[in-house]
Amino acid sequence: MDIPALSATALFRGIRGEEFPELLSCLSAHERAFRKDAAIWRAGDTVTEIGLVESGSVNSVVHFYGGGSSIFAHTPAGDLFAESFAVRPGRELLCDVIAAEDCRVLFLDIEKLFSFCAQNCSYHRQLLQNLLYISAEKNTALSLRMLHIAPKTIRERLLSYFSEQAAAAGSAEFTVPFSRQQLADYLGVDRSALSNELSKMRRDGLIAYRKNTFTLLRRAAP
Amino acid sequence: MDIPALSATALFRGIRGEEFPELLSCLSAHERAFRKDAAIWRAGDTVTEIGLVESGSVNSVVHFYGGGSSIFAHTPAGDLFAESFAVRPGRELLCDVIAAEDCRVLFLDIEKLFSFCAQNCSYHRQLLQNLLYISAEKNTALSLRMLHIAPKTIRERLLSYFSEQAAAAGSAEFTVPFSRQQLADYLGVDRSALSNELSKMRRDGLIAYRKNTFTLLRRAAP
DNA sequence: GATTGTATGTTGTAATAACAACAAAACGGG
DNA sequence: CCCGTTTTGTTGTTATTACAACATACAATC
Repeated sequence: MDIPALSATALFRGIRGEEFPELLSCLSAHERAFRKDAAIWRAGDTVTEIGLVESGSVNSVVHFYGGGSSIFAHTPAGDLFAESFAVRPGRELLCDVIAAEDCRVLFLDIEKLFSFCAQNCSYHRQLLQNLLYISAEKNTALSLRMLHIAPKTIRERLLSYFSEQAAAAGSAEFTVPFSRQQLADYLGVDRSALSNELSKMRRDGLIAYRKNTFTLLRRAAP
Repeated sequence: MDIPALSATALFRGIRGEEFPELLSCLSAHERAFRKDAAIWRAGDTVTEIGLVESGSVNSVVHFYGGGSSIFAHTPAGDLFAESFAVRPGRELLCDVIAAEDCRVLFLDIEKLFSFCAQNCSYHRQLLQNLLYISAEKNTALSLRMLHIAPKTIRERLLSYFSEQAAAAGSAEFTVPFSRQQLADYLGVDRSALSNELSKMRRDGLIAYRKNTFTLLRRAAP
């Protein structure tokens, strides 16, 4: 296992290099490799371990009632998955977890974190704190997305998203980290309808854009 | 402060009664009463405290880009609000927090929880663990809602929600904790369109219902 | 620079939901 | 029990989106 790489992750922030061997064994850490499209877990599984993506990346794929499916979340290297479920014993996973590409995953038994620690209080607490931080971050990200999806028209959703991005960038000009398809998925709309609406908004003088760089032209909506 | 009532909350689960005085002072706990519709916090505020609703209840109200607003979350007595923001210093609140009725709120400085503890390791850790648990729960609730909102037709959203409720109840018959208006808000659709669609689904033999008790009649969709 | 593949933009049509306005039912005091 | 109030259901119209099919731009590879 690559200790320096692990040190750089949000989960292990503040953990000293020499603490890793004991810590990893304490959490029953074990590593496994997956080929692209291999199932790491299935919806309905109950898990007590969290997954840390060491290399490659992982998709959480949700299956709809009707039979369709879509990518609910993408977990890049360094990030965690399934932590919300592992934290609460017995809770079933909502999504399949699938290797988006060839990848290596480190599994950590989260229940060990909850059991009483003899002398290792220091890093146990640090890990709990990091996990809480990560969970809170995912929470606000989800809330933010809900926020942008709340309006009913594509235009309003885009304006909601754009105004947040502009605020985050501290400028009316900003670059979004999505392709058109990804942006459409994020906002829960059809891709071609999104492209269409972007054109209309440009024609109406609301925005300007070139590729993924957008500029909000008017702040106040009537 | 009502120690027995506090003991019953998810945040203080596992904390012994005699630990409260020290713990509360350690977290700079202070109580405040609010009249209905009073603002507890405003969107954009940066907070380092979490709020625990002791009596009454609290709404998180989000304002849209266009000027509209809606109730993003309702926090009943015993539950927390703003914990995702307090955990991450400097992060701005997304919502106004408004007293839904006359209420009493206990504020706790969460940063104190993160600073090093001399001898009180036991309940510090317990609180961290409880917070993590609560955060994970909110996370899955948000994910679940996203899931139900992902389909594009009202019928599919309802079926997604209903099948989850049926699974949770372990029966095709279940009672939903929402009024029609609340259900419409939860699923992000118009209330009258929702009522209409429910009627159609009944006519089509998909469901039966009386008031808030529904029965799923057919499992497999073609 | 030609060629293949992918991402994005455009257009028209059909399906669907929002909206508004109203009817009916359920509820809660007095 | 009656009355006012709130919730729920109904209907018709309008606006918006999804969808499909295609055109164009862009990127990568040879």
